[in-house]
Amino acid sequence: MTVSAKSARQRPAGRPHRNVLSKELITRAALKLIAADGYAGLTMSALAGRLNVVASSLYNHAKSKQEVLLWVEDHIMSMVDVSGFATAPWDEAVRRWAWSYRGVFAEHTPLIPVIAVLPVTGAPETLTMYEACTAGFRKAGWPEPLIVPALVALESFIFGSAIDVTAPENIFGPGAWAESTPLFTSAVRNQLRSPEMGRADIAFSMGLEALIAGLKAGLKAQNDAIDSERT
Amino acid sequence: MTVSAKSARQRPAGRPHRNVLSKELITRAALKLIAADGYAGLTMSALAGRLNVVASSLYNHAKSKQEVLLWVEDHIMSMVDVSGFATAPWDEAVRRWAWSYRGVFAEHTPLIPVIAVLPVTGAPETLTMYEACTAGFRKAGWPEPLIVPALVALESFIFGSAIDVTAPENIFGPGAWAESTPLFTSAVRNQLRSPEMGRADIAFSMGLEALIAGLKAGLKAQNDAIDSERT
DNA sequence: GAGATAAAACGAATTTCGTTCGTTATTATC
DNA sequence: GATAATAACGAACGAAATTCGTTTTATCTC
Repeated sequence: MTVSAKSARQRPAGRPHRNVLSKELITRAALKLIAADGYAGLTMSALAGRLNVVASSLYNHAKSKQEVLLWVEDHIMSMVDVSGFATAPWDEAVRRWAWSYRGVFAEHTPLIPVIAVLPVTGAPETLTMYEACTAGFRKAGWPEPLIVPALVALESFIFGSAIDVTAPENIFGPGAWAESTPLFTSAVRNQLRSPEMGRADIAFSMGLEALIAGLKAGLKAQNDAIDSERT
Repeated sequence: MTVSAKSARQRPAGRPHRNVLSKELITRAALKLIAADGYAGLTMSALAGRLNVVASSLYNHAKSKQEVLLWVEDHIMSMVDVSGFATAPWDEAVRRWAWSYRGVFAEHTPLIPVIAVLPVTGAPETLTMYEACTAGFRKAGWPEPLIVPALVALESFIFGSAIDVTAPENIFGPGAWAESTPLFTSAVRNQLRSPEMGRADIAFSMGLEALIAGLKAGLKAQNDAIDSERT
């Protein structure tokens, strides 16, 4: 709740000699604002303030706040580590990608509902990420029709897990209800813990390893079926 | 965008002889409103209007709109089918539960960020669901420490998939970028399709089967290790 | 049963936010 | 050089959540 504002005041009305705003500047400012005050702090006025501009000026560049969020989202995507898909075996590549992806979006959960609904058209970084993933899946022998569904399944798990990261560590505090749900209460009390991993990390690790193993097994089964058909 | 409003007008100020509002009535009205106008239509005034009441009256019962959303969420949870955990084998029970869970929340995606952040204390239906799940996992021989992480992993996948359901069928329309992302573009064009399942259903099915198989395999591996230690 | 307290309704007001509109000055185009 | 488009400003709007003071009634206490 900092109110300061640089207040390098008063630009006269009328088009300025050099453009003060641009998609890149707005995106950068939005990211800084989010880093400082979280998504609650990302208002059009606050964003404008950070750019020494009035809120309505933003609408000469973005159609809506949603569009600004899309720009942010696309930038964020470029921070996801896809390097493994070029070099590492499939398992390892997926593992690296998934942990990185979850980590990035755990800090940006409010974007998740935005992404999932909006078409990727006009999100070049997002497409670049998908391209790298696709290359890795092909290299590992995945048949083309299965790549997109597998990616979507992994992504769904990653998004859901990113949301889960933001939950409080003791989200299951059954409180006064312990006696009516004895099995669950006990399971919560005795759940697996680890010194170096949080509750959410353990669940993510378990699910990710299961997904990787399960997808690989499904792929192998499908390939075996094709092989036996061929003979 | 119906504006009608019954307009059974004007209650005088002062406490009414019989209470007009209650947690149950508010929750029911909210659900009807959501069914009719979606979450965009769920405003405190609209909700109040449906109950022939003024918006501020709601605050005598709910601390905030968030609390109303929690009530709705908890009610929704009671619609998830957990019957399999009492009768069916583990795989089948998880399958039924997961499809039902995803189906229910696909209609209520705005609740997902709410749930994940709020503690389950005071959400009895939610706890009841977890209790049934826990019972099913125990019956299938799951060691207690693994139950909660496994449930969270499945739930994360389900939430992410529920969000994915709301995405447009052609969410990957790479548009003008086809030439810069040839592999992905081709994978999208040739992705697995099915007459009876949508894009999102295919991905969900693939991920869910992989998760079920992977979790089961991991469980078996762990049990085998314990068995061999014992000899 | 009378009096005090709390609850539950109303309605007006406040705050915050996204967005629109009209104005102005400058740049880009024909 | 005239005209159109652009990009800034500032005022204003509209929607929404929430707060506050008031009024009436129910409930609790002695």
